[in-house]
Amino acid sequence: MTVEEAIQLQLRMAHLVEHRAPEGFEPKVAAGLDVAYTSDRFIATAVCVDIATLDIVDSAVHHGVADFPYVPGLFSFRELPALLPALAKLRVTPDVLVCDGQGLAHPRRFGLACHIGVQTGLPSIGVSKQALGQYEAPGPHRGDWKPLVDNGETVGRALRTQHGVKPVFVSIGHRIDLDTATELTLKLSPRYRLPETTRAADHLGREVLAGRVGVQDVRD
DNA sequence: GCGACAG
DNA sequence: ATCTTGTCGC
Repeated sequence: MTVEEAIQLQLRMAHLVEHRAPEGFEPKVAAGLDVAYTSDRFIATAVCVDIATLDIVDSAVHHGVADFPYVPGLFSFRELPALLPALAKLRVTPDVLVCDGQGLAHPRRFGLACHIGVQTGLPSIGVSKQALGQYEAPGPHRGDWKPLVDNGETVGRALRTQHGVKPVFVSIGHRIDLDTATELTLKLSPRYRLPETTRAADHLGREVLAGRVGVQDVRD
């Protein structure tokens, strides 16, 4: 797929994003997703976490050869082909996906979290370390936030997950609203800046790369 | 035209 | 994302 084709696909698929959670949405299990890279290979990880206890209840990995390069604005086309097979290997079906990147907070309103949400039909959110858009500094306390704005539109929030640390940037992916996404992010981040889901997925990827965890241990 | 640009 | 040394804090 060319860059132009990918952009056209984003513009068409952005209309499919649902900004509301399913009726009676009460997520119990959240899946953290991440992809780690070496020079030519990737390792995608999906880790299911019990939202109430933060216990890891399932995990899966998928590895292969990276083909689509990282192009700003087209991040999902690089990560999605790696992430979907990892997601498919999970035995537990998560209630919500937590992506390491943007959702609606994207130039064409279709970041990774939107893409993977629409593709799978699962509710999803994006929690990123770097903002795409403008924002004012939120208050210094955990839970403080300010709107993340792009082109005069509120596309997410700069959210303080820990007292005095740099905020994270939350946006909806699919089938969820911004308040619920914010609340979930805070539940998943009781101790560190980033959600436990993202931390667990990131950690698993590094362990596999380091050879300390075999792919067979997580059903490669 | 110039710089910035999720991971 | 990955490549890397040192440094600060619990």
